[in-house]
Amino acid sequence: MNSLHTEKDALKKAFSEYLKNRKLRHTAERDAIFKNVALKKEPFTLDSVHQQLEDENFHVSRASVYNTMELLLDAKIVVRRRFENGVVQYELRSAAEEQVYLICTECNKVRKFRDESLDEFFKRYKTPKFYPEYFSLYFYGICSRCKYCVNNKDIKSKKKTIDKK
Amino acid sequence: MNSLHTEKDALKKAFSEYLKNRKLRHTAERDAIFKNVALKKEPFTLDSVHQQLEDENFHVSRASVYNTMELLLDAKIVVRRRFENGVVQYELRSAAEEQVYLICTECNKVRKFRDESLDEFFKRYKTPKFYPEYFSLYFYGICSRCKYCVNNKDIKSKKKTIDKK
DNA sequence: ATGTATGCAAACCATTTGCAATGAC
DNA sequence: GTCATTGCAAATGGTTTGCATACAT
Repeated sequence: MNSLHTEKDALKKAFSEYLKNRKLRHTAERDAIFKNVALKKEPFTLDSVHQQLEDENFHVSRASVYNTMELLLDAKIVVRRRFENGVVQYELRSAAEEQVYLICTECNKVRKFRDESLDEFFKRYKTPKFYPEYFSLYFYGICSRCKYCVNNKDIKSKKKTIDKK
Repeated sequence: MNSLHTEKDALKKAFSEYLKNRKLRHTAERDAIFKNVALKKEPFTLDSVHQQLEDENFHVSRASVYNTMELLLDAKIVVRRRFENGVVQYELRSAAEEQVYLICTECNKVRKFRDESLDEFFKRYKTPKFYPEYFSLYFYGICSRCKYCVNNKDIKSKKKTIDKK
């Protein structure tokens, strides 16, 4: 009945099978990381997963989070994105598919939304010698906030420190 | 007459004005880096710029290449891309606009092409509270090479070392 | 003359790795 | 019991920074 519930179950099954097929072990750490990740509706960082687990008093090393995330990527459960400004985000692949990203080249903020109406268009789109599974559309430009803040440009000239995270 | 020539001139002018407006100096290093970059028709790495200048017996420090590239980014002459697999590429903005990227999630290879027919479509596309300057379309999937090489999957299980560069 | 840009080397920081200890099978 | 996985700490590598020197203005 509950679609979110069945979706998570499907993911869990996919991950279990992935581990089984590769003869990889089903450990408490991998389980905890998977559970944390499977609940995300928005993009997340590796650190946020680690932090949240620590907050729940479940200790995992950063290295294990990296390792497990690599498995989740390979199992096609999550997707990794590296933005122009250096930010690295992960996202459930189911949530990442067919998304539109608006990236402001002034302030580096990223906004995203899903646009179902693009599905049809890209289902028909020809990609020679390539079998697409999903797509992302990135628009680079100026957000309305920056548009109306002309001074921004001057503030930004020595901008490196601001940019990261 | 020669469109490539005028295009490069336009870039040079844009860069000069950028420097002048910000009261930044016009140095031999910045000039050499700009000249190298302005000729690129394909995406390039920071290292390739540095290496090519060294090969021409023009010595610049890596730090200066980083600095200048930051200026070129800010001047909107070049664009930076970070792919999911960690590869960082730069590209002339004029060459980067409205491009389609095909990214293989198995082997991490990136192919790109330009599709003029998308111009029309995206000129009309509504981006709420955002003023787009250019877009990129990323398709994630399997390239034909990987499609027909089933063993790939097994080879890749311990894949980290292969992935980077 | 003045103060910005450069080069170098050291610092940084996210990510990876090596290895001994742990625990899944 | 065996061998993969973990945690820790050390290593790595791309990028940034600090500072003395060089040079554009």
